[in-house]
Amino acid sequence: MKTVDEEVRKGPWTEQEDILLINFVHLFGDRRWDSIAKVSGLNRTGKSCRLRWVNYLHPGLKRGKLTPQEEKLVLELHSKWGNRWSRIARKLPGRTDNEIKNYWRTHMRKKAQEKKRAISPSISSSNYCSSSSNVTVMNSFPVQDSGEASFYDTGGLDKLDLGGKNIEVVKEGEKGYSMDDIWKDIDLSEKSNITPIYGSYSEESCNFSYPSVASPSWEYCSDTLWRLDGEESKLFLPGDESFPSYEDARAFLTG
DNA sequence: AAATTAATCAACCGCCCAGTT
DNA sequence: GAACTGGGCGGTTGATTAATT
Repeated sequence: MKTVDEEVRKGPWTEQEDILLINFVHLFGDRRWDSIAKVSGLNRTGKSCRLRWVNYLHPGLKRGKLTPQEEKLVLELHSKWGNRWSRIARKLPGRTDNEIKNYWRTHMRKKAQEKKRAISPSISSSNYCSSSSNVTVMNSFPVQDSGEASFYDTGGLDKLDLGGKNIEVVKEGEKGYSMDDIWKDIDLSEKSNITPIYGSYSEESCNFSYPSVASPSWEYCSDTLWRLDGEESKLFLPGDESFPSYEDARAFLTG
């Protein structure tokens, strides 16, 4: 009887795991993550697989810094929706909620810090603003959800620069700002600076459709052939005698 | 060149919701 | 209709890299 720790891997994904996941997602689609995790032999949770796919492996993802237009759009949409990152991400094709969240956190914290320096040091963050001026989350904002599409679009898997290292948990000192602090600091200033950019932005531009099974990332990895060590798991590829047939795997997934 | 600090980003956790049984 | 399950989301952490001292 294995323990949970032995069964489920955590931490950075290895290149082998990535390729394995890509293969099985292309086989079965990006649903049923728990089943994919099981049938693939990855000792990962379904959640972990989904996250890896959505945030890193999906062929439609862009890489690199946000463009000024994207930054503007993030500001605009955040002012409308607050921390609805996934929602905001749907309006930025190729960007993930995680990416936008990270961007916001990094840049807004920087802004907040600069602002604090600019303001008299006698004003502390604790009395800078009251709890009533909290995050501008407005779920009731009227938005045409019907037009929202996934960021998924066609494209290539540009690279797989992967770490694949074990992690050691090391406790560290305090980071500084909490998210609340950041929101409080930026709330007033940002609202006044936002300029609508919908003049140059159209819903159509985000009308992407999820690509079907075949995609560049499949071609990217389909010519690789390797196995993980020992009994743990192995890469299944079409043509390999141990590659599970579509019917077999489908039967597994659908029960 | 080494040490320290800041910035970036991948990944996990816990909660919630929708679909299924 | 209640219980269960899987998937999605937002918040947070921690490792790595870059910049600065």
